[in-house]
Amino acid sequence: MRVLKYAILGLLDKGRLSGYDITSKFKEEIGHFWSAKHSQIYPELKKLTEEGFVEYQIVIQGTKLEKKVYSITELGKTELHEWMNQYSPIPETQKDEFMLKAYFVSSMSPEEAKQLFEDQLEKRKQTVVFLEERFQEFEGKEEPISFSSPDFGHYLVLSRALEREKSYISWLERMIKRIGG
Amino acid sequence: MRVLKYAILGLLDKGRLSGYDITSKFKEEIGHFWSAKHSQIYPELKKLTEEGFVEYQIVIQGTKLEKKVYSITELGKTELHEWMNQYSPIPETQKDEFMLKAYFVSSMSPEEAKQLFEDQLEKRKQTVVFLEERFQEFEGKEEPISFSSPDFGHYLVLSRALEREKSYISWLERMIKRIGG
DNA sequence: ATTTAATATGTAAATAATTACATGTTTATT
DNA sequence: AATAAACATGTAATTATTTACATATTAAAT
Repeated sequence: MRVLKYAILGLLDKGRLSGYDITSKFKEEIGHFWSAKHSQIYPELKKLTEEGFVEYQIVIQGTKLEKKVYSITELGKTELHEWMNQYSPIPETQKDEFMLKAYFVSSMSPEEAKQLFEDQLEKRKQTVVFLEERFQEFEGKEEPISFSSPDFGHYLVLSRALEREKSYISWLERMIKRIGG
Repeated sequence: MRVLKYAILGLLDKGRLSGYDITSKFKEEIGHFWSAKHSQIYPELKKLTEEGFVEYQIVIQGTKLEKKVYSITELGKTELHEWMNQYSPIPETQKDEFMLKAYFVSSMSPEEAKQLFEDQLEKRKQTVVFLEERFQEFEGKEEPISFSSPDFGHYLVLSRALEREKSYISWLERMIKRIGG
C-alpha cells in the first residue's frame, strides 16, 4: 500500500525538506505512529521524483555540501488528498511483542510474570513523563488549540500518544494486582 | 529478532498444533497483537524443526490427508522461556495509518477532517461491540479469573484489546468536538 | 449426489523494512 | 588546531511480510 509514499507527501505538503530532514521528522512526534530509516527514504524520494509527485532543488550547504531540497508538486498534492480522503481499514493486527508474551503468561511463574509486567509498567511510565513534557506546550495556552492552527496535527499526535500510554499503564496496574506474585 | 519464532513456540507450548491450526490461532484473539500468513508460518515451522525447537508427527486425517502435528521440544521450551524472561524494549513507533493522516489534518477542510474522524470512530465502535461479546465469557463468572487459570493469557489479550479500543474511542470523540466542522 | 466451505500444505514473487556498508562535509565544542 | 557531533546521501544485503500461485482432501450443506 506504500504508506511511506504518503507519509513523505504529507510531510512535504507542510514544507520543503531534504531526505535528512524527513529522517529527522520520523524521530520526532510523528515517529510515534509512523517512521522509516534513511535507507528506505532516499530510494522512495527517488521513485516519487520519477513519478512526478515531488521535485527537488540542489542547495549548497557551506561551500560544497550538496543538499537536495524536495517539494511536493501539484500532482503530488492531488495524490495526497486522494489518500487522505479514502477510508483505510483498521488492520486487525497491531503488533505488540509484550502482549504476545502476556498471552503466553501461563508458561511463567507468578514471580516471573510480575517482573515482566512491572518492567513494562516502569518503561511506559517513563514514556508518559517524556510525553507530558512535550505536551506542556499545548496545555499552558490561554486559548485551547483549534483546528485552524497549523499545529493541530502535532497536537493530535501528541495527545493520542499520551492517552495511549496512560491507557496501557492503567491496564498494566490492574493486571499486576491480579497476578499477585 | 524473529518474533514469529517465539509466537509459534509459545502457541506450541500450550499444545500440539498443525501449521493450519497456527494460522487459525492468528485469526483468533492473539491476532489482535500478533499474526502471520500461512506462507510465513510453513517455512518458519520447517526452520524450527531443523533447529530442533519443534518436532512433528504425521497424522492421517480421513483416509489420506497428511497433517503434520507439531510439538515443542525441551530445547524449544528453554528457548521460549529465555525470550519470555528477557526484556524487549518498547518500539518507539507503533504504526497507525489513521494517526499519520491525523498529523496531516491541516491539508484537509474541517468537513473532510470530520468525515475522516467520524468514519474511524464508527469502525472502532463496531470493534468494541465485537470485543465486548467475546469478553462476556470472563465477566459472567462468580469468581474473577486468576493467574493460575489456563485462560488467563486469553483474558489478558481480550481485556487489553477492549481497553485499547475504548481509549481510542474516547480520544476520537473529544477530538471530533474540537474539529467542529 | 453435488456443491461449497473448511481443512491442509506448500512455493514463488513482490513489497516493506532493517541492518550494515560506505563516504564526505559542516558546525560546535574543547 | 583537533575532535566530536550533527548534517548529508547513498547502496547492498538481509530479514520480514504480503500477495499470488498451486494443489488436494474432507466435512457440511443442499
